Amino acid sequence: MATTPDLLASDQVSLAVSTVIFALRPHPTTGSTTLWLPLVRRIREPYEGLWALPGGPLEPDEDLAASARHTLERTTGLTPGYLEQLYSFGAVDRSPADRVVSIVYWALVRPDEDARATDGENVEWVVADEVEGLAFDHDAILGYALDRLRAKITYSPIAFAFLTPEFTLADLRAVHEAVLGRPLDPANFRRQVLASGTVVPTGSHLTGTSHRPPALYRRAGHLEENR
Amino acid sequence: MATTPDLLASDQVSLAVSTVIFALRPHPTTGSTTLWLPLVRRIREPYEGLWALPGGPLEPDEDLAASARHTLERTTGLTPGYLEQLYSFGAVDRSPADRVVSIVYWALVRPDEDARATDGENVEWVVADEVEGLAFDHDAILGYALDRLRAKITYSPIAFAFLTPEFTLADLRAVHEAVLGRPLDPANFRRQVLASGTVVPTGSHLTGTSHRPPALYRRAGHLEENR
DNA sequence: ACAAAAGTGTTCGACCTACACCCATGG
DNA sequence: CCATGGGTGTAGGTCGAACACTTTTGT
Repeated sequence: MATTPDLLASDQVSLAVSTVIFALRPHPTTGSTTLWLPLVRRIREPYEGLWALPGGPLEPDEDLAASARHTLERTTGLTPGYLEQLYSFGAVDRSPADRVVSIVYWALVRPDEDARATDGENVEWVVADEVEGLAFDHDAILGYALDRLRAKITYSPIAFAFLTPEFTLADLRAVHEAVLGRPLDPANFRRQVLASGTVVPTGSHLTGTSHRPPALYRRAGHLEENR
Repeated sequence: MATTPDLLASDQVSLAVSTVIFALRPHPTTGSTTLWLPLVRRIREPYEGLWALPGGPLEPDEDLAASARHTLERTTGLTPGYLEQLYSFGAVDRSPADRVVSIVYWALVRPDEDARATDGENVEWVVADEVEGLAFDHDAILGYALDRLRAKITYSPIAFAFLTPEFTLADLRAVHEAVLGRPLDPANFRRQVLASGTVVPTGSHLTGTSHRPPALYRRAGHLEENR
């Protein structure tokens, strides 16, 4: 039924792993902290010159998550605080001429890590909500990743991946607000977090704040559930 | 670092699509309706003779979901009432000797369809919760699929995929009870379903039941969100 | 004293659970 | 008239949203 000219009989379907890498940074104009991600400029056809999600072909001797981590390392020099498989995209026409199935991961990097980021050649960080015109189906993939992140932060303790080991509840709230893009009630947020048991007070307080010194906390299950 | 003998330089990583196909049937001993799925006996190494999830290599001219549907058709002759991507599995050692990445889908089939099921050669239906000793990492995959199904039925209207177009609320509740494996309060279940707006009364009632005739319903958004 | 954020208390409504109770049919 | 499930009512508990209010620091 479908016409399939088999040039390259050996490698008809190729497999790539791409990664959506999120970090929190201040917005260039408004200054409020928002989601950023690194993109890579394509230096080959198809879509030469356009921006795309970082990724690469799956090597025979590496696991899927390992491949995502290597991509992260290669493009930013960073290690993820959180890494999870997002979805696999395999529409026949998602790449012109050849057939590529992409297994996509999403990662969160912590600000202390992020500060050390070394942008590789042809790498540029951009504000996640303002991205458009990416190569392939990467606009849709990014949208999907944003949806997943925003959904998951409401029921899963992934916000810690955006924080240093010690933090105030205001810091944690700021992460939620930045991701969701709307303010949260400090009083209710506090109670919910404390009731969830995901957080433990260190005993010390943060000083030098021009107001009442907030207590410092550490995450409860610091067992690195997911790297 | 890793030693990779490159015999077969062309096709080092191969891509397969497998499908976990669920149907509801009466349990062979207890008689209560439970989850079943079809397995395929492997006729080649590796794992020759063992049972495995139905699947096959991804063809260059078919989408991922289409591949899953074809597998379903080939092994059971059925069409899914629901089909969704589950996860992609790609550990380096999940298949001995060769490297296979499997993109796994899960499907639900309706009883009226199920009745027409024509088991292919080397195909056998088994009770989902009693499966063990499958080939590859398929035990883990099945467990993952069961978790997802049981989680998703609590917040998503997928139970309809196990029902004919017209049904009573008792039918719908029976599906939930079979999947979750525990009884639900009829009164509360009724209110929740009606409040969810996923269901519309047809006006007619089911007769011949030796008790008060229950109202018949149809699903509200019969727009085939997902096949 | 004042601003500003930390932290506590309280009220309201939505919703879930358990369970009592009435309704309509076949036998 | 009785058994059986359909269907309604209701009281108690949990939880989140909204918001008033007190506390503790720096300036």
